[in-house]
Amino acid sequence: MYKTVENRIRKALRHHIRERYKTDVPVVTARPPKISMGEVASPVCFELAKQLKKPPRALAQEIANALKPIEGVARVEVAGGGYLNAFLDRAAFFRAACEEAGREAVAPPAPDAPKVVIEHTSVNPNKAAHIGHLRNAVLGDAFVRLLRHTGRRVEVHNYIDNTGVQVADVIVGFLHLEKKSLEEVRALAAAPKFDYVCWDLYTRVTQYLAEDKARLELRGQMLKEIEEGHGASAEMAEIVATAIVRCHLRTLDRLGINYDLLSRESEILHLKFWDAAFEMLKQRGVIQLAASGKNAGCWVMQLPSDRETPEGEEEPTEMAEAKIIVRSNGTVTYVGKDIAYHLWKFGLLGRDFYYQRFHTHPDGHEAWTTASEAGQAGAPAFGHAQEVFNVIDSRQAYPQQVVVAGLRSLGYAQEADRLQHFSYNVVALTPRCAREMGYEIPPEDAKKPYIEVSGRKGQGVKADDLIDQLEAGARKEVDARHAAEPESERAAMAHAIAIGALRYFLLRITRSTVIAFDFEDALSFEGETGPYVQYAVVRVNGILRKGAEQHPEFERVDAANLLRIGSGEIDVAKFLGMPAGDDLWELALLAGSLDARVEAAVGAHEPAFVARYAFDLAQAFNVFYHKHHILSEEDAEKRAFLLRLTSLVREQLVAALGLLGITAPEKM
RNA sequence: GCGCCCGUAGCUCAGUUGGAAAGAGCGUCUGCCUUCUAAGCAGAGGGUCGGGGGUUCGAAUCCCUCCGGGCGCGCCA
Repeated sequence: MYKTVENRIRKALRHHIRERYKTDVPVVTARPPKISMGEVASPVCFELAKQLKKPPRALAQEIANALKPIEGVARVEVAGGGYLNAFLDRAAFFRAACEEAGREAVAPPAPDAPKVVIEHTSVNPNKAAHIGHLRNAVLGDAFVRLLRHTGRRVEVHNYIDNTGVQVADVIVGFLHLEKKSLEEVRALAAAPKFDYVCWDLYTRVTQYLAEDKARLELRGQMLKEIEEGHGASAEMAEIVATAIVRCHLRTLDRLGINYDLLSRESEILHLKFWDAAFEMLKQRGVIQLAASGKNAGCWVMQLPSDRETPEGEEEPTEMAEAKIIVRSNGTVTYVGKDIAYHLWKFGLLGRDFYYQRFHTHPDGHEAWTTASEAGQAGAPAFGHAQEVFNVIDSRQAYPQQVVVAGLRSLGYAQEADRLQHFSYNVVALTPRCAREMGYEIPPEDAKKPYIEVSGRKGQGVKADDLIDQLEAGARKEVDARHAAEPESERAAMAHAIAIGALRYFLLRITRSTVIAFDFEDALSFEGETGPYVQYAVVRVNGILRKGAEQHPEFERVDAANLLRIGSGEIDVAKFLGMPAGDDLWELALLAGSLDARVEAAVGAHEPAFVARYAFDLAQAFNVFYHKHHILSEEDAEKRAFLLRLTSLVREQLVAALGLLGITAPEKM
């Protein structure tokens, strides 16, 4: 609701200034520092003063006097050196906010609406998922929810690099270190915790290959066999990678993260996506065969130089950076494959995968996978994106840029603009945490704020271990409070709390910040955490549950209901009026501001904004909760009003948490 | 060397396109459970927003410079 009023005020000011002063200035608005100064402020007169060479305060006064009434705004005042402060019609805002919260969020998108494809998770299928992968998945999933909330049609892809070096290494391990047969590996892969087995094996293989450079031949040979896709090694790789993907999905299902399509690199290879892309790149002159120099024999893509050429100077004689796309031995690099893949995502490649059903998520949603042949009927029309987001850590910014540049050079400028790297920073460990995990830290690293871990060395916090710990911790708290509840109820509560804590822990940090992981913070259920927000919802639930036994009006109290008590309407203005109603009004205002925060979050691609909002609202509610006792309120009309406000807060908290993929239990 | 990111309270982090006196959580100290769940609330203490210049009516935010950290720049992915 806040967004609506704010926009009205901006628009009114822009129009007024254009009419009255014949000029266009950007009208910015912000919240004044105190509620007694209004709800929407604009410093626009400072900017206007500069242009018109008049004192800002006088201009502000002039505008405040002449401005036509704005819907939802009670009055506009001048403050400070020339601020325009708008005071909202509190009762109208509250009514509108209640109505808005009660409505269905957004109409579902038409089946042929422009589609956004988001790729996230994309864990190498050769070992267990760790905390860094969870940051990726949770960020991607929250962004998916945000976009769907705004009415966009979204398709979620999880890229599976099942033919890469990392898988090859594990197969080398099974064959040369473990001396396992295909059947033995098949049996292992069917057992639980296979991803943990591979985690350890991968570490040993890394060590093994490092000990003797000659052994790298094994990896190269293995990679070739896997890419070609036939023979016993390739079959083993297929078994291992697929089993690990199932492990990953089981882990991510614990978090409630769904996918529409698992796109596998093996199909990109076997269905010759690269050949098609190669032709396009050659024909349109995007890549050239280097005849001489250090890249002789390679197909390279010339990148536009980042550096600006100083004025008046010639282009530097040295060529701008060239990126190798096809190696001199004829094999294609990862970036080359990625260009082909992204042509497919946008429906520009002229080829398609076959598809098979692969996994049913706990909520019944079907995830499909790509196949080289024998597609199953009923597959949705995947791909053909209008816009693409790749959730990939910030270290891969450069190759992402190359893909974008490739699309642009091919003449797909629009698609290049709409291919966005949803970048985020890594999850590292605090030195203390690294020590707890038993990793050796070089003395020079000991005083660093965080330490990056190496998956190759088997370092890192495994996702399932962390979730297990969170569930155990939550379970302890639940048992202490709800001994009477049945086992299944307590397990469900503990699970919701654990996931709430984990998702919130990863989402409250903005994308560009390195997360310094620490068990103490990650396992906390107090303070700025998911459970804190969930707890606020639970408190409202408690009020409504208990209240229903005493007061009839508690029965149907969702915010969609009209603000009625008995036969009359609640006099909302009476309770929200300033200054006596200021504290209630601040809570109502915040509760009605979800739309503005969501808009900012979507615009900035920053789910952390919503996380922050959820906490702010929960905190404001807790203050209110301690100040106002609802059930014992004697004035029936006030009681009804407080109830409605409480209900609005719950709806908004639940909505905000929902966007983060967090559910609040009924009790906790 | 070139490029990107970061430096805000003891610690972990917010601070949306420059806007009114710098915020939160954790930790420390002090209070608050016969009333809707104390996973909570109230209060205290804690900051030259890395340093220095500049632009501006106004800078944590923009520009320059220096210091200190991280990452990327491969015929790896």
